[in-house]
Amino acid sequence: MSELESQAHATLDAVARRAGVSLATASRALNGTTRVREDLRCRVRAAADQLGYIPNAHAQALASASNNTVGLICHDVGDPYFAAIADGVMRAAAEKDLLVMLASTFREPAREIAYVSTLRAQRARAILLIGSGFQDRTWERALAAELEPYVRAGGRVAVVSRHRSLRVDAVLPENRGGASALARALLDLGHREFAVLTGPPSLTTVSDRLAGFRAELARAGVTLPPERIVHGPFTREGGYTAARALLARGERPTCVFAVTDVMAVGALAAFREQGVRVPEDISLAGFDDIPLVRELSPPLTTVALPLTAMGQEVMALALREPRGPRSRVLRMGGEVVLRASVAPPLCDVPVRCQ
Amino acid sequence: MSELESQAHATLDAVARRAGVSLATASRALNGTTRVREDLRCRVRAAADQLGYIPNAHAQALASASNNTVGLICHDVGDPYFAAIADGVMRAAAEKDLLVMLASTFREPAREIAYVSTLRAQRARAILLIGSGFQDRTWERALAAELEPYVRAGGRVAVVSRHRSLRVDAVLPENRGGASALARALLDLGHREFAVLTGPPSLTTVSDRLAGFRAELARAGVTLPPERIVHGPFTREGGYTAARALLARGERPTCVFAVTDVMAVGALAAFREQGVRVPEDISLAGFDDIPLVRELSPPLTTVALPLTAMGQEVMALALREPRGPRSRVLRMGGEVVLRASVAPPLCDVPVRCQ
DNA sequence: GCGCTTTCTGAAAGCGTTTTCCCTCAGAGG
DNA sequence: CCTCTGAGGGAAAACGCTTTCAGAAAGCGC
Repeated sequence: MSELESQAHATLDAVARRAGVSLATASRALNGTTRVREDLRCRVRAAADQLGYIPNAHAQALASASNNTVGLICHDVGDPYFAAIADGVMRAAAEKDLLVMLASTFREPAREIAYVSTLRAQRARAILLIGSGFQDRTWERALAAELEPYVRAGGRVAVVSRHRSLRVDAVLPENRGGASALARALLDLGHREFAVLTGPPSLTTVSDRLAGFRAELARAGVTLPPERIVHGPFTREGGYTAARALLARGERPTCVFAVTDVMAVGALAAFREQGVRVPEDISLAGFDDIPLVRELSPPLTTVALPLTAMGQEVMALALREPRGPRSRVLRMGGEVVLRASVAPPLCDVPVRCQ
Repeated sequence: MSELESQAHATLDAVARRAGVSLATASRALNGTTRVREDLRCRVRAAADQLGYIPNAHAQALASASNNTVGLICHDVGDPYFAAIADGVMRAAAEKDLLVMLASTFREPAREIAYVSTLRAQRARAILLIGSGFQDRTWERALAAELEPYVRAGGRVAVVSRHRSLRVDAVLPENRGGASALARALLDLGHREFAVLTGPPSLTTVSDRLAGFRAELARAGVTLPPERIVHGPFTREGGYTAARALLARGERPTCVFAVTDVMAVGALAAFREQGVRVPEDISLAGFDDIPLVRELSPPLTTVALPLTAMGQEVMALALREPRGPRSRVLRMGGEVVLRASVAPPLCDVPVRCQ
C-alpha cells in the first residue's frame, strides 16, 4: 500500500549483483552444492549478510521440486494424548530440520480431508495422520482416495493408531495385548464384576481394546454384560457422562475400564461427585498413560504407551525409504502400569478376597 | 528415481490444454478472480477433476506474492499451557483458512531464532511467539533483530506473554493484577506465612506475578523473606524440586504460591511424597488454570487465564490491519479461582483463625 | 607450445502459477 | 451501417530460485 511501509525482500539477484558474480554463482556459493572459489564465496556471503538476504522458500521449492515440510494432522492439539505425540513429532522434525505444518481437525472428517488436500498443494514431503479414524466408512474411503495419488506422486504417509484400511506405514499401539494384560492384572486382583467406558464402536482403537479386554475376561470365565458397556466420545466429558450413565443405571461393578485415560479422568470426576470412592468402591483403569494421570489421586492404573516416542517413530517411518509395496507396522507400548486407582474388590462381593 | 514410481503432479497447463483453453483462462476459471464464461469454467473444472489437479502452493505463493501460512513458535507443545494456547491458535487458523507451521523451541533460544528465520524464508504472513522470552538479554536482542526486517517487509508479529522489549502486538496475561488478587484471597483466608515457587527471575511473567503477589502482601504488612522464594524452571520437575528444596530448608509456610500451574503440579507431588497434606498443612495455589488442575485432588486454586481464547486473540491481533506505530496490548484473564487446595491456616499458627 | 583434463563461472532454461496487457467480438447507440 | 463500449480470452511477462549446458581459465604432461 503505502510507499515506505513495505520494503521488499532482497533477492538472490541483488546479492549476486552486489557481490559482482552471476546469479548461478551466488546460488552455488550460498548452498554449497558445487565448489566455488573461496574468495567469491566470501564476497557472496558478505553481500547476503549486508542485504539481509533470506531465500524465498517458495522459489526454492518450485525450482528444486523439493522441500522440507511435513504435515501433521491430529484431532485436537489441546488433548494431552495428541499433544504428547505431537511433541515427539516436533522433536523428530527438529532433528531432521523439517518444518511441520500442523492441522487440527477438531474431529470433523471433512476438515481432515481438506487438510490433506492443502498439504498436497504444499507438496509436503510427508503427511502424518494421528489418531483414530472416523466412524463413517465413507470418510475413510474419501481420505484414502485423497491420499492415494499423493503417495503415487512420491509423497509419504504414515499414521498413528489409524484404521488398517489405510494401507500405509503405521505406528500402532499394542491395543489388544495391552488391554488383555490389563484385564489379567485386574482379574488377578480378584475382580469379576467389570464395566467398560468406551468410545465410538467402529474405531479399531476401541474395538481392539475392547476385544483384548474381553478375551482375557472370557478366558477366566468372566462375562461382560452389554449393560456394563457405555459408549461416549473420546473426551473427558465423554468419560464423565458415561460414568454417570453407568451409575444411573444402578450398575455397581467392582472395576471400571475406560478405554482412554482422558475418559478415565472424566469418570474419576463423576465417581468423586457421586461419592463413589476409587479404589475402595470401584477400581478404575485407563489406557494411554498420558502424563497427567500420574498426578491424579489416586494415580491411575493404565496401559502405557510411549506417546512421545510414537511421535518420533511415525516421523521416522514416514521418512524411511520405502522398501516395497508392503506397509510397515510398528507396534508399541502395551505395558500395564499398576497405580493406586485399582485395588482388590471389597469382600462383600462374592469372590475370593486377597 | 524409478520410472513408474513417481507420477508427476498435473499442472495447470495440462488442465488448460485438456479443457481447450489458455493457461490464463484456466487460472481465472479456478480462482474466480475474473468473470469467465460459464461453459468454459465448467470445462476447466471438469478437466481439473479428471486430472486430479492440485495447484502448487509454492508456485501460487511465488506468483502472487502472498500466501496463507502463519508460524507458531512455542517452547513445548507437550506442555499443557502451550497446548491450550496452540489449540486456540488452531481454531482461529481453521476459521480463517490459514495453515499453521508449528515450531517447538524446546526452550533453546538458538532454535527460536532459527525458526523465525525459517518462517521468514517461508514468507509466513504472520509469526506468533508464545511464552516467556529467554533470560539472556542477548538472545532477546537477536530475536528483535531478526523480527524487525520481517515486520518492515510487511510481516506481522504478535506474541503471548513475551517481554515488552519486543515492540509488537501482544496478548498479556493479567499477571500482576491476578497475583495481587490471589494474594488478597489468601490473606483473607488468614494466611500470613507464605512461600513462592517461581521461575527464572528475569522473565517478566515471573517478576510481574511475584511483584503483584508481594505488593498485596506488603499492603497487609506481610513480608516474604528471601529464603521463602525458590527458583526453578517452569516445569513440573522444577516445581517438584523447588518444593522439596523448600521443605528441606525447614521452611513451613502455611501457604505456597507456585507461579505456574505446571510447577504447582510438581509441588503437589512433592508435598504428598513428604507427607505434607494440602490444604491441611499447607495451602497451595498456582497460576494459569490449565485444564488438568481441576482434576487434581485437591483441585488447585489458581488464577485463571483463558488460554484458548488467548490463542485465538493473538492470531486476531496478528491479522488485524496495523493502525499505527504503536503496538497493541490486550490484557486477559487474572481472575482468582478458589478451589480446595487452599484453606484457612491451622490455628497453631499465631494468626486469627476463621 | 600444444592438446587435454579439470575447475569454476555465467547464460539461460525451466519450475507452475498469477497477472498485465492487448486483442477480439458482441451488442448498444447513433 | 458504423463507431463505441465492455466483457472475456490469450500471449507473455513476471515471481525468485536451481540446475543444465557450455564456455573460459587454469593446470598438466609431452
